[in-house]
Amino acid sequence: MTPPPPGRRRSTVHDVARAAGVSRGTVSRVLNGGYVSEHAREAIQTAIREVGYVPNNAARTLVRQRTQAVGFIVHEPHSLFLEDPNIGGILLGANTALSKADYQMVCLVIDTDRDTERVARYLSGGFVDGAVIVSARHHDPITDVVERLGLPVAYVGHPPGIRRPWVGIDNLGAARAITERVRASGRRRIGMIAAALDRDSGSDRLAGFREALGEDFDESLVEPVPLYAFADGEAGMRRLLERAPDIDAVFGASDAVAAGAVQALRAAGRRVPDDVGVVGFDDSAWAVRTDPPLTTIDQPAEGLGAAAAEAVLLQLSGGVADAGGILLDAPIVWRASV
Amino acid sequence: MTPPPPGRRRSTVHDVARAAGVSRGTVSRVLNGGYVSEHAREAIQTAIREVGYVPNNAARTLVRQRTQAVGFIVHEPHSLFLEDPNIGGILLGANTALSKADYQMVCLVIDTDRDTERVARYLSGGFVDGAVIVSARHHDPITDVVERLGLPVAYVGHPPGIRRPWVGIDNLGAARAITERVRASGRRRIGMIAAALDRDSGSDRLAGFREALGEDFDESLVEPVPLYAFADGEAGMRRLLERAPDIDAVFGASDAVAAGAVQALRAAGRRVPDDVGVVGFDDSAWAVRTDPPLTTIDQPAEGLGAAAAEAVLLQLSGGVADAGGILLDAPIVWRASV
DNA sequence: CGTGGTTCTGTGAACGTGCACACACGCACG
DNA sequence: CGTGCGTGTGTGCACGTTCACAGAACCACG
Repeated sequence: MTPPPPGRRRSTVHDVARAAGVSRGTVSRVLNGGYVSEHAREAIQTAIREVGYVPNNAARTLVRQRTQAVGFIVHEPHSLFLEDPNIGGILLGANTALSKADYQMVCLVIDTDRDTERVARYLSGGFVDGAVIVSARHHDPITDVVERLGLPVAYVGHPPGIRRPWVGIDNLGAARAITERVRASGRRRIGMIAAALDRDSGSDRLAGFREALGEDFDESLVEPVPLYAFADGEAGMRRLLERAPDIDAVFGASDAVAAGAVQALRAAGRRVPDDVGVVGFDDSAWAVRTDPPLTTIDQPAEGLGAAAAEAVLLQLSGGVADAGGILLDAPIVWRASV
Repeated sequence: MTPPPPGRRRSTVHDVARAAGVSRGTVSRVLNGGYVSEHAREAIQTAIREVGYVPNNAARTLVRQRTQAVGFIVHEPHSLFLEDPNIGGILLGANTALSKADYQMVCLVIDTDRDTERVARYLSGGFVDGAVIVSARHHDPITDVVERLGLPVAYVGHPPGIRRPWVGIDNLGAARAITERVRASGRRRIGMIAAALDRDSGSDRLAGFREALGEDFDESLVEPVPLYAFADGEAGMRRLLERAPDIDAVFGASDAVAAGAVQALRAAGRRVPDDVGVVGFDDSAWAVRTDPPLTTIDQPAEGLGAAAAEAVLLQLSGGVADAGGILLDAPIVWRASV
């Protein structure tokens, strides 16, 4: 095993061919399949090791018109990227699925407008064969480019107005289910801190809550807050307590929100779950950090990533992915907070 | 602005040249600089917009031998990737720095051995011009490939036995500083839950703790645990309490560890900070979630990522990066837990 | 009017691969 | 003995770009 070619030059298929005493074509055939004698194959394989040959992907991409890489695009401000525990899971799930199919995942993070433009250029530059897109916006350069190029793609979450494959969880159904469980535990004055109502995930969770309560739904027990964040939950809970001191349960739109609510409740001298029951949504690390740990919905982040990746792979292998949603199961995780 | 070329074919310099009535060479010159008349330049620029031309990166890479992309390699098991709040920050910091220099960051996650091999192939395949490597191991395929190719690289954290640029924080100094502050607050029986002693970060934090205490250092108040995790902190604190019930302060090697310690202390009926003071390390989300919030060390994650990226960029622009470490400042964040 | 310089443009040759094609060989068949 | 087939191999071209080179046009100067 000699060290790499003297002149720092990476060895090519020519070098291998010369070392093995055959032509480039034959070398190419042992790499990509085709008729080749046992004798030649062995000679070439040792030659490859000898000269330390690794195919040049740029050249291969150029002629094949495929990169064997799939983009993973996160369109979130940096702060949210760090706070949202799901994004990491989605990323890992996608990575695992792609890696199994021998595709390379290329993760692109969009924070500023400048990033948006650069990533759009990257996509149209033919660096990737497809993309998994998290938190897409409608009518932004990314989705526009993707549509225009007809790039095989799958969204995590449902970007409104886009007819392409997407995966998500049944936010409405899960919210309804957990609210019903809270109700079944005997609670009567059940409130909700509803976050991010401008996204479908947020409004669906509220809709599920409303459905579960039916005629008992009381608008005044819903406190809308802008983000799925701890601070929002804390502030929301404070306002809710002021308005409805007799509340005996609250559904936080996320675990972070619910954790904030627990904090506010404790500050107000209420015991959880004795005085007020609390449930969250996500089954993130927040859920087990609060005291008591939260009953919540398991958001199958890795599963979402894997499903999205597989939808892209399907298109890549010539299949036609359903231009609709795939909903993953999101079961209740029963803990001590209600 | 006509829609993309009829036959789904991406338009090339040839198309632009034909549309503008010039030759490929002139088109290339307006893109890459060189003599070109005002008249031709304008014609070409409108032609580019007209046919929706975007350079093919594979072809450009092939001839230029540079990809304008830098790898970001995380060599951690999936679980840790999700738990460690620093990795996200490092990623974002690197992304920002690279994006400023018009480089594309390509994030590669290594979980299984299979990933290792694929990423090694990816690196040697010439997909990236350089790499930022987080949590490198000594003598694994990644570092071997990097060394062999002479790929411009910077490590976050100091991989033992590797003489290449790296960035990190002064774990020893920061641990010493925070221990001294605890001591100055009047505590006498100060323990430490020391995690990950097989890494330099872990052993340096312990060394700083020992230095700060000097002659008062008491081996029996050090409880070693394997990981920087919540569960380790909790278990470690329980053992420490059993062995030294009179302990009045504890230094957790990470915020997660310290949060676990707080939990164990509360379960044992001790008040924080009244009975026992607790400090952590990292200033991660854990620090503000515990009750009371933790006094800790601010680990400048984004700064680390940015510094590593800049070290790579320096090498890429022909500069010689110092084959030693850059230590970033890690100040104490004073909160209520001690 | 020849010479030398500057500005501008077109052409040919790479870059390293994969693929289509042509061809050589041995063998069996009619 | 020609034909066809399956197997194994070499060669030319294309992929889309950049770069070096050659040359054209223009101007100024001796």
